[in-house]
Amino acid sequence: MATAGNQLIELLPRQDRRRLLAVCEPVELRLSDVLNERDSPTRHVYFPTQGFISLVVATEGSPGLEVGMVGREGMLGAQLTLGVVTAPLRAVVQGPGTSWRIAVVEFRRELARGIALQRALQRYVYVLMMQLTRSAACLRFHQIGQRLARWLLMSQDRSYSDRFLITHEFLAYMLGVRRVGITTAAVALQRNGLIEYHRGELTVLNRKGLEAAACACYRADRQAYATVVIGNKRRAST
Amino acid sequence: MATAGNQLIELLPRQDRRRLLAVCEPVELRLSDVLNERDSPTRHVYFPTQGFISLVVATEGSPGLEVGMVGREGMLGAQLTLGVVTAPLRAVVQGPGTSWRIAVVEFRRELARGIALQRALQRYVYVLMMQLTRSAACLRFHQIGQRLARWLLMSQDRSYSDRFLITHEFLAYMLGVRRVGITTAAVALQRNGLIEYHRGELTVLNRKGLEAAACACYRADRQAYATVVIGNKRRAST
DNA sequence: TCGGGACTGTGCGCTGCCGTACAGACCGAC
DNA sequence: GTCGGTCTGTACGGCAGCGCACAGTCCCGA
Repeated sequence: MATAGNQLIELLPRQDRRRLLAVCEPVELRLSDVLNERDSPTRHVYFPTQGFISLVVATEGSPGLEVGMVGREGMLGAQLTLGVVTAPLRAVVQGPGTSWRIAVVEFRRELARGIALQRALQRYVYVLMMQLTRSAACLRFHQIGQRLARWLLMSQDRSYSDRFLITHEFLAYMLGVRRVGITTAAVALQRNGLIEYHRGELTVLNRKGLEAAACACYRADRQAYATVVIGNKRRAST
Repeated sequence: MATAGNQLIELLPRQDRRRLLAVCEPVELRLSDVLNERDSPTRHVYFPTQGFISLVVATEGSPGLEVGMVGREGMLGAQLTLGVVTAPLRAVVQGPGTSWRIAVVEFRRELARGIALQRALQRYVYVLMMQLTRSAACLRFHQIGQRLARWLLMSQDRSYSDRFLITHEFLAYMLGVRRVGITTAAVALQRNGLIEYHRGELTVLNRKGLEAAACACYRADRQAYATVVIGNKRRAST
């Protein structure tokens, strides 16, 4: 299959794909880069190929809270599909890597031209919505340990690596809890041999185990993507 | 302005509006009707004119949780705009009233024909997404009393009535908390003279006061709708 | 008129998480 | 080496909300 490196792009028919790639430029995603500030107009859309991006709610008066993740399976800037230029969320690079990038003007032109692109992205938007609703329920009903496990799995899927550079402090920000809450949960995961970490470097040791420790939201998200975006009714394969 | 009774429809140019209304049939929304089960294909879309509909996450193993509300300002079935027929959420009539209804086949035809309809609905989908993210944060950081006040205000906006037929039990289900949690919060609101209730009948006495008691999410939601859907940059007027 | 069901109010012990504080461990810079 | 900053672990009191249980109240229907 195509070597675009981004799954959404790879889903396109050859013609459309080639046209889109023609306006793509490769960029490096560096850890902690802010690709989009909340409520400010989007300048570029991104189709990550290796790293991944966190979508964070930034309400004043409250700590942050991650409600979505964009990696190789998705895109940043999907709201353009809905005719909206302003981004509702803060987008921060969470896993360093590489990405395609397209200026908004060109992207809109492509969007207007290619019905296949529209279709694919609209379905992706729908999956994003499902993720958001799931996040809400997860946030309410599941506890830190499960959510942490889920987060690690999601990150691993998107970064193709067992190793992350991440501190407890930051994880706490993502999950909307205290740093200490993360420490406690992480200690438990480590004791069970699922992960290992040391001063900002975390390694996944036992994926199966982590999957068992995570809430069902993890599988549900994958399932949703597989059925809606890929169109695979059977099961959620990578 | 038009007498369609639904704000989204009224936003359409006369031509499109008339065409859409031609395929609409009026229906009665009865309390507790389930208009859509989760993961089952949509048969009709609804444009409420008076009642309102709750969008509820129904994960097995967890109690319910409302993540969105659809009233005169919106529509049920917006996912069709994204080319998806399956609904992700359970839709329950929460405020009895009236609504326009369109069969899916006809709606899709209209959607394909009218660019104005597409535009309007896509913007509405975007607002829904914002609501979802806000719900997530609200759920995490705000407490029951604030959330209850917000819920009441949102309902009032959509039902055009100070009076609801609603039990604590049901409110608990909507907000994802215990019935007792609602009772406690409701007692507090009542003591402050903001509301009054009695055996399944709740009356809003002091709207301003409720607004002060609610979290900022309430205003933020209205603001978002006003700017994105209506296109009013200034303020969130009804 | 009486009984039963629905609705609301209160109490109690528990738990998950919070806020805060502090200490140890590690690492890199000088 | 040593010093300062960063990261992690632990501790402690507090609180919001939970699960459960029960009582009182109101309404409606037999």
